[in-house]
Amino acid sequence: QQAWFLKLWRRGLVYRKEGLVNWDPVDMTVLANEQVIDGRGWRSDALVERRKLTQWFLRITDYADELLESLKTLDRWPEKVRVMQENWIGRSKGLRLTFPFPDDVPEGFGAGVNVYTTRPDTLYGASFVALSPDHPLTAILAAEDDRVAAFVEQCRKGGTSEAAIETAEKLGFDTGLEVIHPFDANWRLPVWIANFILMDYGTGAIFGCPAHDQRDLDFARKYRLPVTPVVLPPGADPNTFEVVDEAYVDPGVIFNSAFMDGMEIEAAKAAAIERAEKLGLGEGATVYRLRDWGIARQRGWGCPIPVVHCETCGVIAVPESELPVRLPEGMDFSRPGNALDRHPTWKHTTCPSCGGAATRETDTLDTFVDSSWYFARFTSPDAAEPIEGAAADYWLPVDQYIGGIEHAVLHLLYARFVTKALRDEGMLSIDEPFAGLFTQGMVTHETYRKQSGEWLDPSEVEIVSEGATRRARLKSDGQWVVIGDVEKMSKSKRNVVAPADLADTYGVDAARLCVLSDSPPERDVQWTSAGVEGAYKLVNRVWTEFDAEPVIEPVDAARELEFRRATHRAIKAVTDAIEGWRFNSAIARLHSFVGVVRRFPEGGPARREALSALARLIAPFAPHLAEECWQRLGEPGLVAATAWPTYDPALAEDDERVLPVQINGKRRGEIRAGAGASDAEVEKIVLDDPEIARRLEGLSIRRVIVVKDRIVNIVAA
RNA sequence: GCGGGUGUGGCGGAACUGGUAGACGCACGAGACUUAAAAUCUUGGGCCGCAAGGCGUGUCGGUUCGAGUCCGACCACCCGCACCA
Repeated sequence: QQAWFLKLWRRGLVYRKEGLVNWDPVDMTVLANEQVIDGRGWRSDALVERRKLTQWFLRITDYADELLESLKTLDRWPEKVRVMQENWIGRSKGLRLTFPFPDDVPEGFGAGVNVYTTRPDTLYGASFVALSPDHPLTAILAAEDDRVAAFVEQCRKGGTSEAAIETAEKLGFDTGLEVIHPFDANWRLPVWIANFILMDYGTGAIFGCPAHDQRDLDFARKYRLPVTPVVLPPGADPNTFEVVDEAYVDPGVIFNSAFMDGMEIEAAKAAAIERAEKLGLGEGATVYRLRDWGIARQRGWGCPIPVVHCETCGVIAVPESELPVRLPEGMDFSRPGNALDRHPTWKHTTCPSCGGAATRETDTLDTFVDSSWYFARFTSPDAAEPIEGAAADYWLPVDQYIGGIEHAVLHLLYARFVTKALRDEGMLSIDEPFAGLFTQGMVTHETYRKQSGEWLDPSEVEIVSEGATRRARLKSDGQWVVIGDVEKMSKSKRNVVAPADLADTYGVDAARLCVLSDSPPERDVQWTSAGVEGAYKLVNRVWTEFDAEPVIEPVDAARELEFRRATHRAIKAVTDAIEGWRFNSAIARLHSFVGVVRRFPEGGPARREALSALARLIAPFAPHLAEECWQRLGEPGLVAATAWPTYDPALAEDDERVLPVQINGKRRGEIRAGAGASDAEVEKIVLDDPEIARRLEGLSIRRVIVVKDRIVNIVAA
């Protein structure tokens, strides 16, 4: 990992930058944007702080376009995950534009305010320019003016925790500065600082067009700024159209806009971009929501970042011959913070460049770096180089990947990026790591805690039902406990039920069947062992059939054929269900098939065929049982090493069909017809049927619809 | 607010491209075996109704010979993103 990390560094995909980072005060480490959920650390749940630190980043934004575009090739990924990544990358197209300062603005402010907009067509509706509280210009102003500093302080206060409440209130501060409208040298606009402008997005500054943006409108109304509509809704009168409480954001024709008048929105955008570029004040730009990936962590157990810091040479890579940089023994994890940094000797070393005293980097790599390429390493785990090309080419991409939805924009995005970066480094020859993705559901359970707040294990709790109300108390002393929400099982909330308990009582095969049989694997399930009795019965019934001495009876050809048909239907149904990831349906079919086998106890080739198929069909769900059954049949070797059973399509289809007969869409009876019987044949059988005839008494038949092998509907009045 | 998803018996859930709604399992009722119980086996349950029959897949409407499935509007819940310019 260190070897390819250094290769990417030389490629310019790794860089260090001082900036605001997400600091988790409980885990005492930096977090990536993707690891901050609702303003809290994804592991610790602590409120994340913004800190200014020098950090290591991977330039994932270099690949933003490709990461977005090649999502389209992932046709075996869930739509949901593709949409989540698309939104996370968040590409938008627009214009980066300078609003120049007039000549009287003091030195140090630069040429003007750079803004980003996706609506250059509304430039003539501009009524102010606004800066983020974190904008460099804001910082200059704050240094000179206490009132600005106080305002910035006020904006920062609410912070992420109160985000929901704060969103409603727009706060602004008029700096007194003015800028010139890029398209009209005589038009001056005030420059405000506003709390709703994010430094992280675009340029950290906007122009406000209140008539066509709701936030800008809220802001303009509060601070009494002009509202000039420039997009006319279809059918509206340009002389009377007004925007009052609701910004107009739908299609229309541009007006009040000089050279753009009369244009549709898209044409006006293009015209505005062209004009801005001609004036040298702006350029068309694509902006992403995606930020570079902060990869350094202050955790002593991580993979060390293989560089040293030298006072004379700066940041120097550890030579490849000295890799890997290993962690030391004897780190002190008893205190929070970076145990690696605290280690008495590890970090002291010499500079590979000048030989002088130097210190090792004590930040380590985020574990998501490890999981971003392990699938490639696994193709050649003993190779001296990070990835052996031939092995990777043979195995990759991963045909079928399985994971939880929680990795939709974490692991799955990082792994895609690293794959592309390693490909460009010549270490891989694939564009995407995972050809197929299946997101399995979460297993959830109620949570329980004592009045004191301490989490309790479900096994410590006893549920008491009194009519409709459920209460819970401690088994040990009867103390009442609080029943909490149903949540994903987690160690921290202790709402975990160990499958081992189930396996101890019913055996691993029954436990497996129970887990798989209830609901489809992509769905979240609220854990209950209620179904385990059914699974246990299935295991016992199957074994009973294999263990029984065959009843030898004269062969009844018709019965034997019926049995064989049932066997082949079962093989088809179970196979189809497994291939469609419907394991619960597959197990349902196995239940039915065992019922069939029980009804045909007489020994003979048909029974042997059925038992042989049954052992193999149940093997993925109950492998131990299947091997016992296989041995009992006297078959050589293991089921696990035996081919999956195949079915004869002719036997899997019935030769006679039961067709429901509807009259005016309501089911009124059924008839039997040979498979593939023609419409005329079926119609004749239906009309000859006495029950149907009785139902049709007094009605005249308008139409008879026969759907081959399925249904008959008679339209009559 | 935007984006995505899900709504079917007492419960988990079936139903292929529109074609018998409720497979299979759990729980429940009845019966057999048993001195008895457990286990096992058989059997019955969508709802209303004595029956004939009627009503039923979140709600309302539409398309169709026929809708759980398709279309429109809405409701509820879940997930993701969220002042993204």
